[in-house]
Amino acid sequence: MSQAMVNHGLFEGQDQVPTVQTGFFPFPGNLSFPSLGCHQSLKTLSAIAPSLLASEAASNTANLTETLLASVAHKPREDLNSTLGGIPLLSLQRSSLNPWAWGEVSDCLSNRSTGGDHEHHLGVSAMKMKRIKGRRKVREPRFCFKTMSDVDVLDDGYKWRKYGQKVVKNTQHPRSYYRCTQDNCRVKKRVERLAEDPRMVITTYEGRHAHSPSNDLEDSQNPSQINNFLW
DNA sequence: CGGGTTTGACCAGCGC
DNA sequence: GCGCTGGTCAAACCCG
Repeated sequence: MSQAMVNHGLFEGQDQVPTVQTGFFPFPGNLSFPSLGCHQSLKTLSAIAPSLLASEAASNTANLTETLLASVAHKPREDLNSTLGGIPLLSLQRSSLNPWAWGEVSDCLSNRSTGGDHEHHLGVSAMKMKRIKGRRKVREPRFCFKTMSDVDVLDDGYKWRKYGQKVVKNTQHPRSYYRCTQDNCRVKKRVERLAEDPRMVITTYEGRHAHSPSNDLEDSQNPSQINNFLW
């Protein structure tokens, strides 16, 4: 099983990825980081989403990335603040630069009560960003994570078509824009390299996939229950 | 020839 | 209102 090192896994707010998330999870692509053992990846994944490893999705590496994200999205935030050997897996402390509050997250989660202190936490789930003035614009759910990789585009099991590239301010590396090639799927992703550390790739997914990964035809013909959570 | 990439132009949101 | 910026479009180009 190939895998990627994921230092940050959070929903994106603004330009900056908030701090203090460290973790590993198996990545269904062609990345290889020998220094990271598969055991470590599974252990961390298990800590985040214990039920995942027992599910049929665990045997389907093409689904793991999305499944993990979906699992995280449905976890109580207390669980997400758990640690593995003292290393925080995910931090939900909201960055001052990240205005997306947990309260907004809860709006998109079914039957979820967030309590009274949601304004202090970063959302990790499906969320919508509303435009205050003018026509209301709904932003698709986003998830962004930072990966140490030589390749820009991680193989996540879906097929993407590049539709734009832009040099963003204060970065020397261009940001690439991709859309899922599936007809009825409006999922997009952005890929850029971190200015401070070009070895790190920041991938931001926006939206939910309405289908299974394209490289797994069997799954698309016989979708598992867990696929209902896929983005 | 079809599908993907490149790249300059265009548009909309936002801050001043 | 204006300028800056990020995001998208679409024509041209590339490649198998």
